[in-house]
Amino acid sequence: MMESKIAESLTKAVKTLYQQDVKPDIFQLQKTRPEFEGDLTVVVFPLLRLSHKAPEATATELGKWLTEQMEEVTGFNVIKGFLNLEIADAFWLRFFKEAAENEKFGFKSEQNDPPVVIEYSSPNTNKPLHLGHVRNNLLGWSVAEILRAGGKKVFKVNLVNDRGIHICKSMLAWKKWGKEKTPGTSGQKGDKLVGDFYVLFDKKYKEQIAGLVKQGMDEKEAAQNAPLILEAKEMLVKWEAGDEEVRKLWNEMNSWVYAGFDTTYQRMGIDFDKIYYESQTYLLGKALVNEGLEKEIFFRKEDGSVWCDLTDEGLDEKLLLRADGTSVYMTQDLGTAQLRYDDYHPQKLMYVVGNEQNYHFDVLKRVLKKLGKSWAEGIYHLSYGMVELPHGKMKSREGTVVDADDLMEEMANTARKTSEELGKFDDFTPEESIRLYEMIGMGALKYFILKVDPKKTMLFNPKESIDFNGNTGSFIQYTHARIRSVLRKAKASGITPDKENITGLSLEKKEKSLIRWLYDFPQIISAAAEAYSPAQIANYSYELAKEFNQFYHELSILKEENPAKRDFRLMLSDFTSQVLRSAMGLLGIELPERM
RNA sequence: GGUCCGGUAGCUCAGUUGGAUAGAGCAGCAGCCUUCUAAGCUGCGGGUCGCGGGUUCGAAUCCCGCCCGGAUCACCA
Repeated sequence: MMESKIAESLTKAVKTLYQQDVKPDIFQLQKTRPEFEGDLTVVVFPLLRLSHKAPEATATELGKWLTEQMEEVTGFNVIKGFLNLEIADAFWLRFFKEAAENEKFGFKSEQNDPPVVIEYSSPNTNKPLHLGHVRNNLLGWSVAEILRAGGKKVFKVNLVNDRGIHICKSMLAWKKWGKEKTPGTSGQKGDKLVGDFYVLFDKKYKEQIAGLVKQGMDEKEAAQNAPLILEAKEMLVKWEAGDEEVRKLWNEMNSWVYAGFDTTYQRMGIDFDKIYYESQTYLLGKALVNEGLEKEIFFRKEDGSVWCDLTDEGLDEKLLLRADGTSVYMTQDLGTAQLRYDDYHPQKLMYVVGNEQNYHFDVLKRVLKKLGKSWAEGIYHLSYGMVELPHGKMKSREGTVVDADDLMEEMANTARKTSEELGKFDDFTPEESIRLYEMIGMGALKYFILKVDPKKTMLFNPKESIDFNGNTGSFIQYTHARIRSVLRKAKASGITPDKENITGLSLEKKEKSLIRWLYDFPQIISAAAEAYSPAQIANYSYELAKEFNQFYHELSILKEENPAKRDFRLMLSDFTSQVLRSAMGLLGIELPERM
């Protein structure tokens, strides 16, 4: 890397000029801002205590030294305390030649470390996926891909919450009022169908409560004693006891939901290496809790409930088992964490879960540590911000939930309308058109969501549909299509560029700045992997595409008269399209050949 | 009330471990298609980086206090 090479050289300079020994990492090197001449900039302020000279004098001395000692440094200028270095075209060309031959440019090969297990999606089987899940899924999937690109071995896992009172509610409502309705007979998507019965239960339940309150019952009491909820609880008991009939219905309705989820995941482009089901893991936590009780890490209250005391760590007491011995959310997560550790022995257990659960994961980690699980150190809660609507959070009661399937459909439709208005590709077959609209619609959606820093709350306005102009997925797709178009034309006219011809070229400004951006790609992947941030990939891709569009606008490629230059620009374009594909691939966004 | 997160242009968002005059997009205005795709390019206007202190050569960035918004502190998940 050029930066570290210069830093090395600067340590020698400081040694020679100022008789001081320093480490290379004290030098601050950054990309020279476009308004100044040069490629790399050294900030000299921190070096003044070594030189005991004015900033300009120090910068000039170092600049001279570097220019003399390093063949790659061809010149410099000094502005205030900033030393701007010019790097030889030959260096950039050499880099380009090498990088362009590497199809995996920017990607690290898999290291031999323990794997990272990343959980995302984690749906409930009583609710169809909505916008919040979309952010979760896209983030989880993309972070997993970015970690892979950064050389990690990664397992993507899902944890389906398929048991509990909520699914009994849907089952009960279906039994009472479902009239044997199935996805097959109704044509309705399975997750939607089951979700509807969950809502129906809630409606009927509320009616019962209201009726009881009218008869003079206390509201809380009514909620606990309404016949429907009693029946649902009874069903849950039967479920836990393994009652055949209940289990059969449960299996059937869950299978409808899974079919529905699969459709949604597929369209979203989300996949998993393994799916865990709570029905298969919810008992595991109890063993851990008992272990803690025996070791007197946990304690039992008079009513028989089991707790973990975290007050010495500034938190509260946390319930781990109810008085009746049944488990709570935390119990389950203790168990699944242990199971996942046993399955993979990972270096990191990541959970992509909204920031509303920060406390839960904080406690989870601490409880496991108290139990002496050293691997709990590897638990990492990738806590992302909520997606809000203009009037606040999504609320199912107010009907403001943005359904994932509807949203994707709408995106594809908008892509179609926009394309038709622009009157492009009339020669496409219907299948090609549909595929393209899907690509554009999903690209816009994914980019819109992933370009925002995961930690931050983001806003989605359903009335202003997601843009196709400016800083968008479409912009990058369009840039790619443009490049591919030029490459097709070059091929059609029999041009076959040769890398060996570029060696002596001198670079135009826009050519160099484009190479500069391409040169950064490996570091961008590392940084994004470090920060678990697809947003960094998105922002980089945008800058790169913008840089290309300027290059494209200012210089002609095919019409360039000098064949060596023409070929170089072609190869540079080709390589740019490759990096764009790589980068956007990490976000799950496909780039079209034409649009 | 305790803890945690956030506050940057009218709107949506960038801003690497502190570095040059705080940047994009959208929206608004003005240009650019007889030349490789105008879903593009160029220009203009738009800011007390919530407020006040501090640290230092230098602060949107670090520290302290305050204001505002959100989350959480469940025998819900």
